[in-house]
Amino acid sequence: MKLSTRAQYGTRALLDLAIHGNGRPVQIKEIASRQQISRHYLEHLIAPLVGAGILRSARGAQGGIWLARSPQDIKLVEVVSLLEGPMALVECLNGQGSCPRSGSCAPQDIWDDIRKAILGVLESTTLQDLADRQREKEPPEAAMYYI
Amino acid sequence: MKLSTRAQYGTRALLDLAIHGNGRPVQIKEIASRQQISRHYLEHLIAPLVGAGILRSARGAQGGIWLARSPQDIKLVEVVSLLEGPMALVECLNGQGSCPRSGSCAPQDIWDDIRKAILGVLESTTLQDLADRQREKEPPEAAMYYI
DNA sequence: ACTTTGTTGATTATATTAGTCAACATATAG
DNA sequence: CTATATGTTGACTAATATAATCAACAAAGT
Repeated sequence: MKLSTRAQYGTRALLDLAIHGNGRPVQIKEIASRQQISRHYLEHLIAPLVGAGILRSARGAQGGIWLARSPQDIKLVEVVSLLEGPMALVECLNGQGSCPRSGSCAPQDIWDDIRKAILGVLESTTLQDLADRQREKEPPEAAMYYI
Repeated sequence: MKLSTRAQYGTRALLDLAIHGNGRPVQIKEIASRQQISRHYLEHLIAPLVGAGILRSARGAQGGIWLARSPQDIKLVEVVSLLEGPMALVECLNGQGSCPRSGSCAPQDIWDDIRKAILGVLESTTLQDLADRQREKEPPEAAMYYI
């Protein structure tokens, strides 16, 4: 049970913007290079994020992408659901009618409990949280001067 | 992010045994038929469950499989981990060294939080819990006589 | 012996995911 | 107004994982 690279890369790209963006357009190829992601592939992940109003973009020279909202207003649940699809562990939790035993299936309840647990974590984490954590782990070079 | 049919089918097979087993051997083909699972495929899921000491088996006429332990001593985490593999959402949470950014990667922390949340649900659910829930949903035919 | 059952390994089919390529649209710079 | 730099989109291919099947085998009962 793996998370797709779509959700992973998308999250990292947004985190990259939260840290290196400063509200100015950043080129996709710059993010791709910093995060070691294929540029072409990343482009395909950016598109839905722009469509969902998480990112904004501008073409042409000096163009790029930037966060459409403040990092504390971007919950991971939004990003991951968008790029990964609904977090249902089994198909019967999405559309009805996909399984004749739906409606009297105890395992289904458990898979749904797990779905809720996953969403709980993603609901309670914002891009700001992620950026804060990342800065803790990777202190700015400036700190080196104090050693 | 889907659960494999291995974990789904395995769980349903064990639940089937908890409900229809009564400690006597049940043929794999009988479970497969009741649960609408390919018999050959189910056989491959049974093998690791026997190996892990969750099921016991006997070959030959009147043979079959049965629960090696009481349903309240079988946690779902054991079953799902066995059939699905470790619940790490990203490879870097299993083996080290699979990613150069491990060690200073904030997203990794979130994926690990989710892993723990999933395990929490699976740790706290036993096969007995599942059987009880199932009986609630699907009352025994006997109840019909009281209508 | 013969039949019934589980065990095991090889193989195939299918679906999903990941990634690439190429044409296009739009903005800025000069 | 042309050239260049960027994002956008869709078609295509490659790689991988999952699901399922097939077939030979082993062991237990009758």
